Order: sequence, then C-alpha cells, then structure tokens
Amino acid sequence: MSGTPPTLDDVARAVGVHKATASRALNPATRSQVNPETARRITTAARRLGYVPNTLARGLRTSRTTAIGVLIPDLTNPLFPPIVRGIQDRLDAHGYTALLVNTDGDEDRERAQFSDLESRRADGFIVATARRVHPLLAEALARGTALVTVNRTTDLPGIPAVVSDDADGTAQAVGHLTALGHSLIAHLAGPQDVSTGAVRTQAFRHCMDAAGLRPPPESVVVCTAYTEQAGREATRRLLGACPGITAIVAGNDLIALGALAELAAQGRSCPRDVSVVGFNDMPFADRFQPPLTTVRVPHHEMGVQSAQLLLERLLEPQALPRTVLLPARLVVRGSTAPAPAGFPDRAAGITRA
Amino acid sequence: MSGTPPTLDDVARAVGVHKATASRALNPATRSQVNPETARRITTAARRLGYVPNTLARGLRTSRTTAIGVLIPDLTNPLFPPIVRGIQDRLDAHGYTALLVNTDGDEDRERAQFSDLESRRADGFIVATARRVHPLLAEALARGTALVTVNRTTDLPGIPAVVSDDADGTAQAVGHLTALGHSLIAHLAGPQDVSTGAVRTQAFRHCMDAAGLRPPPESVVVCTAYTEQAGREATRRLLGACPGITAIVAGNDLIALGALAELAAQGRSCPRDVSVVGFNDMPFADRFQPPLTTVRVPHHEMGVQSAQLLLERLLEPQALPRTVLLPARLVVRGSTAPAPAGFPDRAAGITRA
DNA sequence: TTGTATGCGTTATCAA
DNA sequence: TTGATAACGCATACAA
Repeated sequence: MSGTPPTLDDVARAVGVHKATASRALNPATRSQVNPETARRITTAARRLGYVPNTLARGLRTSRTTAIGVLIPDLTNPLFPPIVRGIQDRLDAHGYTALLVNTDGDEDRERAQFSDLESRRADGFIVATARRVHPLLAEALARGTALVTVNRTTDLPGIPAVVSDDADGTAQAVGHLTALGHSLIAHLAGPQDVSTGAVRTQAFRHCMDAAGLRPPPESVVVCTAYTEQAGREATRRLLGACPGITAIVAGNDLIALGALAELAAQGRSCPRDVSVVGFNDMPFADRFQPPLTTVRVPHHEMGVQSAQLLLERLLEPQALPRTVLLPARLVVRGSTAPAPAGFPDRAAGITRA
Repeated sequence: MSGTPPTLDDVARAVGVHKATASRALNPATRSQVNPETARRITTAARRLGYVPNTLARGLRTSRTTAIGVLIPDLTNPLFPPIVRGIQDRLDAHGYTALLVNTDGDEDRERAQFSDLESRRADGFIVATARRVHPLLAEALARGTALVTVNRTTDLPGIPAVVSDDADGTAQAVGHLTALGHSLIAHLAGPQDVSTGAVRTQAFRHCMDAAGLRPPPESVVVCTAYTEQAGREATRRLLGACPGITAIVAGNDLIALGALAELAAQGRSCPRDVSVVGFNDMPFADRFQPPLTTVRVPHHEMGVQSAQLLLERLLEPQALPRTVLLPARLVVRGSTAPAPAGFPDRAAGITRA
C-alpha cells in the first residue's frame, strides 16, 4: 500500500546528507568515519522510515550474500531437522541465512538445486547429501566453491567435513550384543555408496572379526535405502537366509524400524527372540515399541559444527580442510536383551574362530 | 579458482552479440524476439561457459526474487517438516525458493527474522507461527505484503489461510470416545492464544455439551505449550483435580505423549484405565507405545496449498483472501479402548443432562 | 531482429 | 568528515 520501501537515498534526504554518508552511518564497520551526531540523526531517520537495507543491491555490490546453501536428502527424514536446526542456529548468530533444498537422492534434482543456489550467489554450501563418488562436489571444489559436508563424507579429499565416530559407535553396538551373549549377529547395512553405510559396515565386519565371530556372508544384507521399507525387505531376506540369528545391528533407526516390523510380522519377539540395535537415536526413538536401543549421534551439534567450519572457511579460504569427528554413544533401551538359549551356533552355520 | 563466474556480457561477447540480445535469448519470455539461429548459438555458449544468471542483479532490476519467506516455530517439532516439504515442493515446481526461519515462539526473534527476510526482498511470506493477535502480521498486511498463514490463523481478517477442519476432527475424537462408553472425558487444551488451541477447545466443549455431558471445569486443563513437558504437567494437574476421568482428548500428539508418560508414572495403564486421543498424527505416531489414536491432519497437503495460495496471490494481489479448510480424520489405534466398568459418573462429580 | 542507454540500491574509491 | 561518481549484472524502453 505505502508504495516501494524506503531506500538509503530516502533516509539521506530526510536528514539532508548524501546517501554515501547514510550508508557509512548505518554500516557498523564504517560508522566511525562519520560524525557521531549526524550518525545519530541518520539512525533515527532510518528507524522512523522503516528503512531495511536491500540485500540484493548490497550483494550485487559486495559479491557476498550472507546466504548459505544447505543440501539435504529429505527434510521429512527425522535425521535432518536437528542437523538443519544446528546449522541455522549457528548461521543466525553470524547474520547468515540458510537456503535449504531437498534432493530426494536424485542426482539431476541435486544439480538443478545446486545451480539455483549458485544463481542466488550463496556464499558457500553445507552438503548433507554427499556420496562417496560425487562429481558435482568435485567440480564445485575445483571451481573454488566454499564447501563443507555434514554427516557424510566424500572419498575425494579436500572437503572439510563433520561426521560422528561411526566406527566407534558400531563397536559399542557389537560389544553390547556380545556382552549379552549374542554371537549370531547380523547386519542390515545402509547403502554402500554413502560413507555412513560403508564405514558402519566395515566397522561391523572388523568388530565381529576381532571378537572371533565369523558370520556367514548372508548375515550381512545391504539395504537399498535408509528407509523403513528397505529395512523390512532386507530383514525378510536375512531371516530367509539366516533364520538362526539372534541379534541385528541396523544401519540406522529407520532400517531398525523396518526390522522390528518384519520380526513382528513373522511372529518373532523383539527383544526376546531377536535383539535390534539402531543408529542415530532419532527423535522419539525412546517412545517406540519397544524403546529402541541405538547409537546416539549428536545431530544438532553436527549442524552447528558444520556451519562453524564453513564460516571459518569463508574467512580463511586457504586454511587446510579439517574434519571434525564427534563422539557417538550407545543408548541401551528395550530392543536388546540377553541371547536366548537353545540356539547353538552351528544351527546358523556359524563357526567360532 | 577460475575467478569470477561468467556474466551475460561474457556470453554475449563469446558469440559476438550484445548482452541485451543474450539476455533476450536466455529468457524464455523474450526468446521469440531473437533470431532462432542466434538464440541457439547463445544458448550453446551459455552452457559451455557454465553461465548462471545472477539472481541478485535480476531481482534488483525486476524487484522480484522468486523467494518466499517461511516462518515456523521450530523445525524439530515433528509437525513442521511435512508442512515445509509441502511448501517447498510446490514452490520448487514454480521456480521459487523457500527461505526458512525458526522463531522459537519468541516475538522479538520473529520480528528480527521477518525483517531479515524483508531485507532479502522475499516476494511473500508463508506464516506457520500465527497467533490470534499478531501485530507483526497486521502491520505487514497493512503495508500490502503478500501473506498466507498455514496451520494456524489470525483473528484479524484479510489473510488467506490453510487450516485443517479441527472442529470436525475434535468431534470425531469425542464421538469415538463416547461410542466406547466414556463419559468422564477430559481435555488437555493447547495454548489458547493460537487458533488451533482455541478452536479445538471450543469444539470439545461444544461436543460434550451436544452429547449431554457436563464435565466439571477442572477437567479442561490448558497447557502452556504444545510440548510433551507441558502435556505431562497438565496431566498431573488434571489427575489431581479429576481422578475419575477415563479418557483424554489432547490438544496435540506431543501433549498426548506427555499424558502417556504421566499416566505410566502414576501406574495407570493406557488404554485399559485411561484412553488418550492425540491430534495431528505426527510421523511415527503408529510406532509409539501404545500406538496413538489421533486425528490425522494432512500436513504435506497443507504446505502445498499454502504455497499455492501465495503464488496465486502474487499473480492477483487484489483477489479476495481465501481460506482453505482441509479435512481431518480420526485414526484409531491402540491408545483408546472401551471405558472401564466401575467408575460411576458421580465419582468424578459429573452429572448427565 | 539487434544495439544503445538507463536504472534498480548499494558500497567503494577518490576528491574536496 | 562528507560528497560526487562509478560499478556490481541484469532487464527493458527506445532507437535503429
């Protein structure tokens, strides 16, 4: 209704100074260059007129937008809201804004979204969609784009990253199960083309080996996605091939949820017949039926740290890329219990070393 | 590394035309004005150089940014990710981008965030933080800002809104409980300064009245927030004042979750002793212990519709503000059961009409 | 069909 | 300490 919003020139004229002076007075960094009294009058007039600087004009002039592109697979995956909140909280504190997009795991969509964010001249990118082989990120890195990955990493070196200590988390999960007397432990692996899937699976194999356990190849089933549906299908295959298993280490909580559903459908009780450990400690995991034993990953803090890393990178583009490793911690709840008796190892074709 | 990104002028020079021609060729709307063959050469060169239009410059020139501010209370509240996804999905399809901010229910923070989005020259706003009395929105409306509220409305007329039919949803909840034989039905009301809280509470009173039930005043407890914590505290007060109640209609699922926690803590079984109905059908409500009977609200669709409404408003600023009312539907699960015998109405001081 | 010129609102450089 | 001026990259009215 009131027409166009007031510009710097409007404020300047209201005070009777040049717009350059108004610009200096309103900018904290240059405020010292202007007479305190005039500065005060300019500030007052700006407030009175409801002046808000035009970020587009400023960005065009300074080639900085204080906007950061944030790429996630899907906001409705409960893993990501805490990460995004962490990012936003830290960015906000520094006057930056997150530009959030979903890629749905689709490479074309990701390219399109990334390109859009580039057209908006995002100052940098926080990427939660990293795959181990990721041409788009490689190209961006080569162009000198400020980049940080969070939660997942790329095999390509040179990109700062914030991840949780998944190897240690997996070790805690396996250790918990062996301490409960389990030896027929299966693994519902996450997709192996992303670092979390590969790292957790490798750690699982390593831990089993170190514990002197030799599970048959069929006891490790790779899920096609980090979803309940994929977890359920993988569990069906697993139980078909290895009916004797008494425990499952799931690639993440959604896969674990799928496992719980399939176990229930096949009339197997969790945790009485089969123990299940998840990964992430997603929101409300403690309210599930049964409450989920899982490896807690500090998602909010991962978001905070990734934003911090990116902000540092914008200040010092030449600094060596750091990787921040945050601790993961097993949270024991109701989905794990001592191994049931009467399931000798041989029944599942497993041999102890 | 490769220096600054290519501009329109770079593309134009590579082809040997003026940048105005390049602009026209690259813009779908003006492409017809340029020789098809030249247009092709320009398009090719643009792709080869990796040209991406500078949205800042374009926005400065056109005073349109194809960016929409989205205000939500808190992304980690499971209610909002589906709404935001709905918004993003529809905006994306029209080449718009969502600028997402969290207000954490803090009015100062909300003003600051809103101001930042204005400085980024968002073309309009989708507001999920509406309170019944909301000066900020009133001012924005008076300024002619394009505005849509989602999930909640403002008492102030003139702002298009997308909400679910909460009165009907509440009626289904109460009807379900009375059909199960409950008459001592309590209500854990949401905050009354937001429309969802007020509407559901009013509907609850109305339904009880229509059913000939006259619950004592203490059986309606207002929660200070839509949180598990607030729900738990309210439940404690409720059970102290009205120990005889056999059913609870909660203001939303988080409040219901708090009720479940407090009931369990007091040794009362849900649903055997007390039935609980939630509101929203938040993600994984079916996996809770017990699976939650709740009123499903189509959150993703609410997001889609709110984006649609805003886009329409940008095209036709003068059109009358519409309110879209989406259907809510009771989903019966495990947290409701027939009323236990042996709790005569008089025990709770309730009288039938 | 194409080129020229101008301005969007800001900040930075240079003079005064 | 302040003012004048230019430029960021684009789209458009106007001229050719």
